[in-house]
Amino acid sequence: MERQTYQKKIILEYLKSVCCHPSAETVYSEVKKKLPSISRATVYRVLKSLKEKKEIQEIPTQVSRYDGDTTSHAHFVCEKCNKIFDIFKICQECKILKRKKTKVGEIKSYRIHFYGICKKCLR
Amino acid sequence: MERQTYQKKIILEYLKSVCCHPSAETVYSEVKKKLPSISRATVYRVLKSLKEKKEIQEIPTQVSRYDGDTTSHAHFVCEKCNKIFDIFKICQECKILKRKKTKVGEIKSYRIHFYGICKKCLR
DNA sequence: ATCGGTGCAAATCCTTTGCATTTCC
DNA sequence: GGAAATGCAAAGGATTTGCACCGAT
Repeated sequence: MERQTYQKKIILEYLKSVCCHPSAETVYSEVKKKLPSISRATVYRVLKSLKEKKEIQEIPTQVSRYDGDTTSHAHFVCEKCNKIFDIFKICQECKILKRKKTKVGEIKSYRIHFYGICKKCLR
Repeated sequence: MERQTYQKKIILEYLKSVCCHPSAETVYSEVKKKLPSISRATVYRVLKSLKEKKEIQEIPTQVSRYDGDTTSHAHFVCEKCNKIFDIFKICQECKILKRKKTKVGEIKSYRIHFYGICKKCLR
C-alpha cells in the first residue's frame, strides 16, 4: 500500500500553491528550501506518481512542466521567456472538444497550447 | 547563404511522403536506407533548420516528433501504441483559436492534442 | 518487523556541439 | 577558393534506475 511521506506532502503543497508551472528542476530547488536533504530522484518519482493518480498534470514539453491545477484549461507558452500562463476561457461551444469518440479512437483528454509572446516580453 | 544538399532533400522528401509523425530517430533510420552514410547529427541539424524555415513542424512531446504537414490541424496521440493521428476537422467556430491577442499576450500559433486510445488498440 | 520510499551515484536516453573533412556555389 | 554542411565522437541535459539504508504503518 502507498505510504504518506513528508516529501510527497511538501511537493504536492508546493504545486498546489503556485501558478508558475514549474519544471522538475524548479520543484526540486524550491522544495529543497524546506527539505534540504531531498534528492532529485525523489522529486521525479513523486511527480510521476502524483501524475498517475491525476492529482497534478504534466505539460509534456521537451522539459516537462507540472501543474497542480487539473481542471480543464489551456496554456499560453511565451516563446521568449518560456513562462506558461493559464487560459481558462477556453471555447465552450467547440463541439469536438466535448466528443469522446472520433474516427481515429476514443478521446480521454486534450491539451490546448498557445504559443506567442507574453505582455511583459512585448514591451 | 544556405546551400542545397542531398541530405536535406531526402529528409524533406521523406517527411512530406509520410503521415506517421516520425521521431528524429525514425527519420534517421528511414533516411539511412537511401543514404547509408548519414549521421544522426545531420538529421538533427536538418530537422532544426527545416522547422525554423517552417517547412515542417515539430510536435514538442518529450521525444519530439516531426510533421511534414504545416497546415492547421490537431493531433490524436494513442496512449497505448504512441502513434499520432491527424485530426483535420478542428473546430472552425471556436473564437479563441482565431484571436491573435489575449490578456496574457500575442498568440502566434496553437497546438491541440487529444490523448486516448486508437481504434486498433481498442480491439 | 516489514516493505515501500528515499538519497546517492551511476546509467540511460535524447539532443547538441567541436572539429576535421567534404562538398556546394 | 571559401564558406557552409557533414560525419564522427564526445559532451550535455533531463530523467530513470540499482542499491543500501531509512522510516511509515
